[in-house]
Amino acid sequence: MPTLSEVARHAGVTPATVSNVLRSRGRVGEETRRRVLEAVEALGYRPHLAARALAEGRAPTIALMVSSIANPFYPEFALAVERAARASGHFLIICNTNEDPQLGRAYLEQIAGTLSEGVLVTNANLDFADLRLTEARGAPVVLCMWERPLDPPGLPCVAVDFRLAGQLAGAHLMELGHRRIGVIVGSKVSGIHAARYDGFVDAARAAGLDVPAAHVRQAADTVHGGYTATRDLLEGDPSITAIFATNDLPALGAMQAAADLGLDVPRDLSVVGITDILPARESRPALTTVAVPTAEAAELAVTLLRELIEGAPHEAATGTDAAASGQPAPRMCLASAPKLVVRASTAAPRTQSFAR
Amino acid sequence: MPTLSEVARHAGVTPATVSNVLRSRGRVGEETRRRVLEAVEALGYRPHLAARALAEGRAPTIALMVSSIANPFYPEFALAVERAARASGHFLIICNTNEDPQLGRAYLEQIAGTLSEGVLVTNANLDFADLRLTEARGAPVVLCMWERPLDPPGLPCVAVDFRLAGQLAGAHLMELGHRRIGVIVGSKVSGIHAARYDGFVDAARAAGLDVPAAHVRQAADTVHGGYTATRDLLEGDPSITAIFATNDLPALGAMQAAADLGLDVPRDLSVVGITDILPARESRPALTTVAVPTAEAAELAVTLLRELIEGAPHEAATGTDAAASGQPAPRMCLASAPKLVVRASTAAPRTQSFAR
DNA sequence: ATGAAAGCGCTAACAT
DNA sequence: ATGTTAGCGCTTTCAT
Repeated sequence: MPTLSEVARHAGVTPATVSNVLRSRGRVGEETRRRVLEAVEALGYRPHLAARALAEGRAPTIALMVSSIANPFYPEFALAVERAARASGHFLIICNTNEDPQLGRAYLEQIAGTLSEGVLVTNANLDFADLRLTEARGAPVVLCMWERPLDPPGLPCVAVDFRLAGQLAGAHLMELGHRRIGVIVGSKVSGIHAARYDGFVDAARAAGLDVPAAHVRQAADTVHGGYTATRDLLEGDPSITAIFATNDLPALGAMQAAADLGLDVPRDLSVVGITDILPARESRPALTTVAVPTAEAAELAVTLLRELIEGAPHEAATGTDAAASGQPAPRMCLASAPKLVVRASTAAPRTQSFAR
Repeated sequence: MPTLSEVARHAGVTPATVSNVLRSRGRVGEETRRRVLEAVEALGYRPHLAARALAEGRAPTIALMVSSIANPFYPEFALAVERAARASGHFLIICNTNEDPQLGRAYLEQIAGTLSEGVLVTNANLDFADLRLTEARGAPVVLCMWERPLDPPGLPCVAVDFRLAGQLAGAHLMELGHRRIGVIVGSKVSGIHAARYDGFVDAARAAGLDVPAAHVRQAADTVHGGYTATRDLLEGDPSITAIFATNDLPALGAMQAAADLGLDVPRDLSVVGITDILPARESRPALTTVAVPTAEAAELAVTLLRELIEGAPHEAATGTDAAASGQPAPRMCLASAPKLVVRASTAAPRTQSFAR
């Protein structure tokens, strides 16, 4: 690979001039610029990104930490992030932590600030302390999908009102007339889907219902998780007429369980999820769900990250604990509200329940 | 972020020694090593990857070019690649070309050789000339899923016998007794799925059938593509009893179309795909498909790429066209054979066809 | 066993 | 408008 100086020699100028031409900085004569460009073309020169990064003190990539790239949500999200990142002149490094905080830490330690200028975090199972440390080392961190807008995480984030999402899903089911609703909390990690669950409980309360523990299951955030949880739920109480899952994947699993049990969706069992991932549209029957502004959140996250990068290119402020001192609270953007998308997986319960 | 020299100063040694300690090269005294490690710990030092890359003349990442990260095949594949890459000490940069050769070229030009040490290419819609150029510039390229083992691409590759895959799918359908089979070639890009199609034709011939053009549709490699192709096919000839799609996604779409048409799968319509992506297992009925050794191919590809990187760290050989000159043919590894996975989407046709 | 010095390819002041 | 000089943070001979 030819280097800058080779191009310079070839064009009979100095490296600095070539650099200026290439980045349209400084003043360069028309004739010189032409000669330089010619030399670049002739030699097939491409700038060495690592060298440039080193000289500029900035990195050409941003990192996206995801917990499981196999979950179809992440590719959709990553796609949006990648677009936004590219638009801002960055490449995207995808760090798949595989739900392993150790691996997550390893990634952060290695790339943050040296290969990547900033870090985007989805609901990866990461230690907040690690993230703060990364921040303190000078690589901005943005949480991409903060679930509790009312409860700031102490890190910059884009928040989505998932409590509202849970509420909308619940209210939809109640309005349809469901009274015995199985709930699948699609997250092994305690707390992550708490807001969604709380929202559902809000809706139940508003309808004068409560949510007995017997109707709630914790499950892995996978089709299979939803599948087993549903069978379990239905075994415990066959009179359940609807399933609310805090994520689409388990909701899809619920539909499968219904199919295997010989239950018709939505006649025998209604199913509603949250997110509106692609497979939700593509299932048969198509899944009713609460759509979350994925692409918007991705763009906001990249924008926020860029601002932080531009704003703080210097060393991290003081050595003192940022959270403890009187610094301004980290920024938070709120993405637009989730929206109910009614498709074919929900309907009024077949026989009205006798309850109450 | 602390630098090497700061650590050195802190430990009362020179940068070179710290470097040696950190990479366990050269000889270092026990006592010194301890002091250095202490300093590293105390300062929270992390090596600057871009600087190291520059000094070493190598890059810490490899790039994976994919045409559409939204296609569920790629995440599965990327996951396997990422594991293998990490094991070899590389990070993974995912380059989503979005089926756009322009964008693909832009990625190649920018990162290959400067940010990424090598490039892995899936069936991204890329110009081979661009890939050869990348290679010539010193960044090895490996094709991850070459479809025609008999027909070397002129680039290093790991090949999968997709013709066999098509054959297995076809034979399965014929054995079940199907005679009127709709074929969906799931690729807008002419040629990419040719081997799969040829394999199917092999099977048809062997069963004494031919494949009328009226029974073949070209479609986008998506659920929706398969959906419309199936409706189209069935409209053209309602007596079709089975669909073979060259990829799982369109096959899944075929099942949806059947559902929307009130057709029972597999009683009224059998469906078979190729690949065995996750959603194939998760659909209802579960999709019969020909499983392709995805993870194995990913690992082979990374291994091959590493070998090329180690083997050719120097400038690319001559300026002459590598393909034209008498150089050894690029390496090709063959991944193990595809296997038929019979699930619930195929069965004997309901009424035996009268044909022939 | 450790240090000194040069250099990877580029950018960024500052001169001229 | 172009050239000169440092230096980014690290590795790598080669001395000592």
